[in-house]
Amino acid sequence: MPLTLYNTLTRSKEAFEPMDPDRVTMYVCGPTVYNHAHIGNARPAVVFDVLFRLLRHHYPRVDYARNITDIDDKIIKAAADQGAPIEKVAQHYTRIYREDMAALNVLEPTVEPHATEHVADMIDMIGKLIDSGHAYAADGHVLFDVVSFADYGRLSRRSLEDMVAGARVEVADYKRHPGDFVLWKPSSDDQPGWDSPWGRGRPGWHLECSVMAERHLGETIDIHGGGNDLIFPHHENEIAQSVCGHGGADLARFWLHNGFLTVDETKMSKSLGNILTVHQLLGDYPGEVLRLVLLTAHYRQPLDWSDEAIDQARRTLDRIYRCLAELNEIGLDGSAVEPPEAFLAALDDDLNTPRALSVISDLVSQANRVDSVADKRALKAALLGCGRVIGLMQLDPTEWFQGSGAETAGLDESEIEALIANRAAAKSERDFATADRIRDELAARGIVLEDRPEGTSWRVES
RNA sequence: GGCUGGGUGGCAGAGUGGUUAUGCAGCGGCCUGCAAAGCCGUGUACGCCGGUUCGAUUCCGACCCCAGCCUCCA
Repeated sequence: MPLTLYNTLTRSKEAFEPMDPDRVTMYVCGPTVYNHAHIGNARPAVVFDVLFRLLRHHYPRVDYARNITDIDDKIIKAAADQGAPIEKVAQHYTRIYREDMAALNVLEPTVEPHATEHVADMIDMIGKLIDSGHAYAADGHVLFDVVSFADYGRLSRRSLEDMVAGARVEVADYKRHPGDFVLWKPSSDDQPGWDSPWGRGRPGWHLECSVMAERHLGETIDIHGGGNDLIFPHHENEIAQSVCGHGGADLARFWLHNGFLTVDETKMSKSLGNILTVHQLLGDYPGEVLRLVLLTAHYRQPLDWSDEAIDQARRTLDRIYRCLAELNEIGLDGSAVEPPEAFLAALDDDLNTPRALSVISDLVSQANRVDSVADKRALKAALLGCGRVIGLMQLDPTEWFQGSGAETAGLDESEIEALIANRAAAKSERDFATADRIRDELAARGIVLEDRPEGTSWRVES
């Protein structure tokens, strides 16, 4: 079953084959570290993490780069507002971003290049672009000359005329064409800057991705991903820089873009005050719940974030972990942890996570139904295989059900176990009034009991 | 205005030219001291109007509505 991916470049699904069968290359635009990442920022990270895991399942080596933008006007402003050095602000939010992603079971990329470590390469590329007639210096800036690149607008499917007609911003007078974008901009003394042939300054945002992709993955990469709001201008400009800087070689063969996330049907924005940061959500919900919400819809579809969606994801994981808890009694005994064909086929079909999740659901149903140890063992191995590729079921079931919140209920484990033992004794004497009273008391403190043939288990009410 | 995507049962969300998505919720039953969990059964949904077709939710066209981009916002 070949892997098929929807390519924004051709607006169609195409069979994916890496240029080098032994090494797949992928680049995804990472965060600008000037504040906490919000849940919308997490969508591409999670989606492309699933792709990363899937590619690693299929190919011997996957080189995945996700950058950290640690020089940007937004960081400069945030640092000024906080009265802190720029490096401190960038380091602080980089650390939180990594923690947040780890909590969402997002694997670390193979490389995580920082923009500030590649300024020399950027200056190099600007020089090449000027020499080849694709860029010009003007008024302390260096600008990319969009007219010089015939394919400009191919990815976003818009013409230069459209862009001019749609321009809503006053055009700087040093630009030859209103669509020309900044490769290098001058820095004042109080702004961070690097010496360059065009004076002390700093790079434009689009340039860093072109340079870091080339540096770490090569001139032409297999897959370039990001949010679909980056198609224009960011990715369009990356293509212009890289193709012209490489003498015509493509930047990426496959362009993948995830759909937008809304919160209660509206866009997150500071003015509406509805920004949900990953950091804050992780305080209220397990990371796997957040991850699952992001994967319940196909990655190219719009996704609405809501309390109901979170609730549903939590119930789904409860069901899966309950099943795994049952299966925990059974060892794998060398059974290979491998996802079933149907699961891989779903993900191979342009990362159809909803379909893949329905396969997991089927496995759970089967596991709840079968009797034989051999069948249960096979289903457990299959489930764990799915979990490894989709990045869920990474916790021990006991940890899932009892891990957090037992403390907030004001009880520790031994107290709960003692009450359960008391209840069992009452039950054996057919004193159901006492047994039910104990169960109700625990329920009032958020502990739910489940009687099973082999004994009573408990979990923190979700 | 230009460029992209979307509108599926109570909810979320796949998919398909004629045959079950899946989960949650609901209803009935089994199990249970009673629950919980689990199991079994149960729902003829595809924005509107035309067209193509033996047959369209699925293809084509128009329309309505929603979201995103055109502002260095994933």
